[in-house]
Amino acid sequence: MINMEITDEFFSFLSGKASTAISRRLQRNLKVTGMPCCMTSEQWSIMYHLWQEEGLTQQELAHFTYRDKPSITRLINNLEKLGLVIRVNDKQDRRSNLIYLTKEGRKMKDVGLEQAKKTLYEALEGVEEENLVIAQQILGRIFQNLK
Amino acid sequence: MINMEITDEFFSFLSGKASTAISRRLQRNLKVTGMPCCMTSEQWSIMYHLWQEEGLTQQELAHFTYRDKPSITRLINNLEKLGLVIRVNDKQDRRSNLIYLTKEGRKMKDVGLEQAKKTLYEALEGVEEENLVIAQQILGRIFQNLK
DNA sequence: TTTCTTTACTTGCATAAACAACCTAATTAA
DNA sequence: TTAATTAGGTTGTTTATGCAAGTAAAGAAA
Repeated sequence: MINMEITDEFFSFLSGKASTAISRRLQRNLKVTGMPCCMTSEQWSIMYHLWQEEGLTQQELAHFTYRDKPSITRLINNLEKLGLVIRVNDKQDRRSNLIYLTKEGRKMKDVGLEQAKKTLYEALEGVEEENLVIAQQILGRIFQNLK
Repeated sequence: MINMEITDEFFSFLSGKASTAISRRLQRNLKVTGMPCCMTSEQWSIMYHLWQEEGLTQQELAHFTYRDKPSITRLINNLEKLGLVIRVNDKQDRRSNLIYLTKEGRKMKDVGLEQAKKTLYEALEGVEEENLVIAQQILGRIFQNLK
């Protein structure tokens, strides 16, 4: 255990300034592409996982994105309203919804990933790769410690 | 600029999993102390700065916490409702509100900081201090790049 | 089969966030 | 001194979050 006082740096951690800044920038970058429907960064995070693999349950999406089930319910509601995803009731287990992309949702994969990559570059300008690896490990460790 | 693909690690960054986990844990830790009024982690972040220095303007609090002005307005509204802070109209510049702690708000400083420290220890268990410094620098750099 | 428990999801309620539009006080310029 | 601009806060609207409570299907036990 590290013997340290509460610092402003910890405070930045806590308030998630960095991730807030990344989310805002991503949302801005997505917006300027003039996509037909504007996603929030939270919606993007759902879409990201569906771009990797369709037919995930809401439970699985909750796990991947570390959100609770009600949040997923409402995010999916909004993504359905935007016409980007659809719920398909699982024949095997009728409690579950399998979430699939619509044609529209699939079309957004390229621009979605491109803008995320752009955001990533903007965020990490001047950061050395070896240090980035360390930072990622620490964030992962913190997450493991607290989840 | 680093030549890297979008990774799940970046994804964790983006979705702020680590800072979300910290916020939830802090809120939980604050709750179990059985304090008379339960603060959210967002409210805590305002209180933190007021514990350092009272009489800050909403503008200054917005800057410190990296939130927009409407967010501060409503956070202060809720903290006023809880009886933890008061708005005092600035005689010098009547546009500004100076935010002061109430007696109740000051009383919560010790337990507030203690629980934050506890949260910090829980989060950083097993993290080496030199690596933590690197992580903080990187988060700071990201913030500077994007703010 | 009936009952109990667990699992997947939804709904209700309070708080919080982003963005835009607005008001008023202060400052600057004409 | 009056008009235009800027700065500090507030309000409205939509979206997102956390927690608690609810529904309904699935699985286990009696």
